[in-house]
Amino acid sequence: MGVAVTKKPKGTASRARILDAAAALFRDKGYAAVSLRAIAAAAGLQSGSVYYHFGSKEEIVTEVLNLGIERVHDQVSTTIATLPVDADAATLIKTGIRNHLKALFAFGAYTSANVRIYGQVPTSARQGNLAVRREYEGLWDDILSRAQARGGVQGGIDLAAFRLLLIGSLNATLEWFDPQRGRVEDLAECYADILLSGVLTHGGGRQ
Amino acid sequence: MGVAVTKKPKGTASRARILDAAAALFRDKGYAAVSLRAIAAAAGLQSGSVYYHFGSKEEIVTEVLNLGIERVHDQVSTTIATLPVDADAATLIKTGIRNHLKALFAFGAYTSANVRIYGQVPTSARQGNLAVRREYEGLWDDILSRAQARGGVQGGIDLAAFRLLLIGSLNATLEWFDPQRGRVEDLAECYADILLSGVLTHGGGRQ
DNA sequence: TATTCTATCTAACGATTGTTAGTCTATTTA
DNA sequence: TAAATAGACTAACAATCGTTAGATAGAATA
Repeated sequence: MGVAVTKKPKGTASRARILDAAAALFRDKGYAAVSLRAIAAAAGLQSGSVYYHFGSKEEIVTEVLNLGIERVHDQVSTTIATLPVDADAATLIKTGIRNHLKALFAFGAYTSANVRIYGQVPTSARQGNLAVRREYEGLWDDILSRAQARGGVQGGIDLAAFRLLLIGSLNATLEWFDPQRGRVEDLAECYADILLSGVLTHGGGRQ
Repeated sequence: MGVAVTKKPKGTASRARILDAAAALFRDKGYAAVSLRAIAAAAGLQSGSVYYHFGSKEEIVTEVLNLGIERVHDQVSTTIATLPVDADAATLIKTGIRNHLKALFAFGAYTSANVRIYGQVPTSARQGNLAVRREYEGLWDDILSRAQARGGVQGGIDLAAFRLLLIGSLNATLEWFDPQRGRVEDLAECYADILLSGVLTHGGGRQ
């Protein structure tokens, strides 16, 4: 048996290929428009073989949805954790924005599949994604309230609304930004500037 | 022939019911998941009758997509036009935000169908929607460059990026905001405040 | 009144859907 | 070596899909 090599059962690779193929197809065509035969073909299998790894189409999409959020969650929470405990509000929020966007485009198929098809998936799949979603929202609520506690965020801001605005605008970049044509870091810098300081001159506008 | 009464051919009402039903179903389930039989049933017809009014499912979705944008365009351009010529940057942008959101929720089925299914619709339907989309983007570019010309917007702001951030975040409200539980005007005020002035204290953060 | 048009219906077409059952082969375990 | 398991295949199922053809009833027109 020699050294402790991690086993790689052959089926594990197929399972991953099925998920990758499903994520990309769901992102491009929506949930219902993608047949199991199309997923199987893209993964290099026959349609029947998919059922060895997953019990149903719903089971596949549920896993795709969860992976899409979990990977962003991990990237954001990991990088936030490396910040010094006394990091200021701008640093906290900027780090969150940069790493949300990084993960969005690094795991593009899963994340944009999630953003695009969540509203059109069978109820059970949506419910299977709820817990993961809420956890990620909670992560951002922590980041934002920590930023506000450090005094860097205006008192009048509705943090829940800001979180929705923030994540909504970041996720919408999936519809137009091409990471091959521009750096994600630059996009993050630009978005963070606008969201943190607004676009008006003379630092005013609020009564 | 008496007074000039606008004719109401019976089929016109059916056509409108088909579009209304299709918009609501597309918004809820996506494009491919909605069958013509479901659209017909929701409109009170048999499936074959739909083909008297539309040549194909693609033709229906193309019209739904276009109506979704045209109605927002009309609302925004009309209200912007009523502003005094020397309106300041904050007023211009705030008016645009408020009326984009108003139209979004007033024509909910069409607008959220557009936001949700645009990426998953057959190529020809997407192309049939391109011109209308570009026109609406142009309207916002006019609003923003007019605001910047009046000196109210920071010079360093990338107006195209700001437009994308803005419209992206506004459209994302369709996924969570319920106009029955809160006033759209309040939502608009909240979003405009954040987008115009940012969330940081001491008007700083930008180098 | 005779004819045409409008708007709908019914019934069916071939294609495709998610899923299942049964079979085969290669690998692992006993 | 014998038995069991993992992983894939083929073939078929009932259901549903978008679409079409033809029939039908009432309204408008001549």
